[in-house]
Amino acid sequence: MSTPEDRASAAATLTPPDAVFARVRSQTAFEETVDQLGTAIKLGLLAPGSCLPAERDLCARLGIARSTLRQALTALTQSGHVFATRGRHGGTFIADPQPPAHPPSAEVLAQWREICDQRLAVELGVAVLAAERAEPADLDALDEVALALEDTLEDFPAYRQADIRLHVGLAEVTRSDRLVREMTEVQGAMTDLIAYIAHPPEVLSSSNAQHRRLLAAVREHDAMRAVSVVIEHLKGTEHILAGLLPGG
Amino acid sequence: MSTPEDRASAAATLTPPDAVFARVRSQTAFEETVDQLGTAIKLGLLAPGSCLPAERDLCARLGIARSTLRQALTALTQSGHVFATRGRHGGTFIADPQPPAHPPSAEVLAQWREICDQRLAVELGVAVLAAERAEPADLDALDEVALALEDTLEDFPAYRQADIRLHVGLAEVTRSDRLVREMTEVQGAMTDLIAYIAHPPEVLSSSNAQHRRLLAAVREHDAMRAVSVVIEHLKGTEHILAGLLPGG
DNA sequence: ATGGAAGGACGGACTATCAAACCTTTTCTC
DNA sequence: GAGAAAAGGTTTGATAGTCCGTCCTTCCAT
Repeated sequence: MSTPEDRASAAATLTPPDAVFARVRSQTAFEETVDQLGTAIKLGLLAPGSCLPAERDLCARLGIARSTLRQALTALTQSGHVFATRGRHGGTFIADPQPPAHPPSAEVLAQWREICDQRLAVELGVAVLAAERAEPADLDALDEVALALEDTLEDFPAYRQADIRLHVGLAEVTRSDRLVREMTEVQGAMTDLIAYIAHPPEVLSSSNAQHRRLLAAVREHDAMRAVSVVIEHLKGTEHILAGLLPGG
Repeated sequence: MSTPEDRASAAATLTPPDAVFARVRSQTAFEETVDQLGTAIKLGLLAPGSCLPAERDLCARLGIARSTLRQALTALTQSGHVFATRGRHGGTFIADPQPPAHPPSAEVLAQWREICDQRLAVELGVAVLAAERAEPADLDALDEVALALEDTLEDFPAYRQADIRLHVGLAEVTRSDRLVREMTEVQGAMTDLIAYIAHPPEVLSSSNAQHRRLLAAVREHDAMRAVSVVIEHLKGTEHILAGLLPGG
């Protein structure tokens, strides 16, 4: 049996986690802007054909100088995600159709497990808080999305887009901007990972059945049931990735 | 009953979340370094009296220039968190005792609910993944920490420090650097929030009973029980904050 | 035709950061 | 005791990202 002194020293001498000295990541404002807008576009949160706010407004909302914003927009224009028209009633528009996605980079692939881990955390938090806070009205719209998903089982890009709306929409009912932001980031990373994986309609169908069960559990404020559905839902994806990617 | 066309348009016309156009936060490398090291020190992850790596090594690990690192160390020196000695076997040491904490800033207080939300997500993810991946050896050390906590019920700063080690330690058993990092960040924010709140020994004792139940559930790979303990554990803190802070 | 609203382009100033060299202090070793 | 070694402390110049302001160009509505 250990003494109190032993216990105190055992608690004090643990070595500092590597995270303490991990690389300080300093993305430039330009890069962050490209990421933020690019992710929103790739996720379909900004609908193809729709129009961004005017540059002079947008740079104010993003808290950056107009020239910096323009750098980002130039990059997104060159990659084909947006295009700009001049003159009155001009603007910067989301390209329709969107350019084909690039295959996932080696860095992203190497991190696939950490991405899934983070996704699990976000989705669990969202599920519990949504179950606590959701108003019926919030969920009606999401039920519609889940219904719409049933019509897209044969068309993975369309399915994925509605799928994202559902997950991000559930994050929004928590009324927590941070969770919404984290959800969009993590969904962006997931999209890169799963874009090149075959998704037969049966898989999508059962996945969407889980969506319905999740929404039902949230509607009934049953946090624990929501948690178990989320775990089941994500484990499905993870098993597929584990079979295809290194380190699985 | 809605038609497939209705559903498709309903899914497509949801407005973009505010997060899409949210401020691009561009912290400087200097600020991020102060935050990262400062948080680790305040959390006790870097023990008072211990010594940081040499500047020339540390700046390489952090991925920044030495002059930038020195700016951060100068700031931490001025705030009294570290001090430096010159000459061979000199170095930068964690101050002992640490300077008194500042009262939480208005911004942090305004965000207390979002911080709690994010903490819930991280802790849930950690609990589930730890339950999945923990080896008995990982948990023995954490059990020791939980034991040590029993001796600190009368001394909140000491309790809090060991409490942090426990939560961060559990994050480490997931082997997910991202979750460890998020856990330290969120614990740093929580520390600011709760530093000025009275914590009677009975509260700490029951809180630590939850720690033991959590560790037991993790040891038995019982994710759902771990989840319910985590929810219970965090709701306790949240109710206290809700009673004391605006917007509760 | 004119004015307004949008994107497009330019130039100067500022600041954070980097890189490299060099100085000063202390202690260990021979 | 001399010198090497290891640490923090200092200086300097170059570079790049960012901001701000100004002006130009296009195109539509009135």
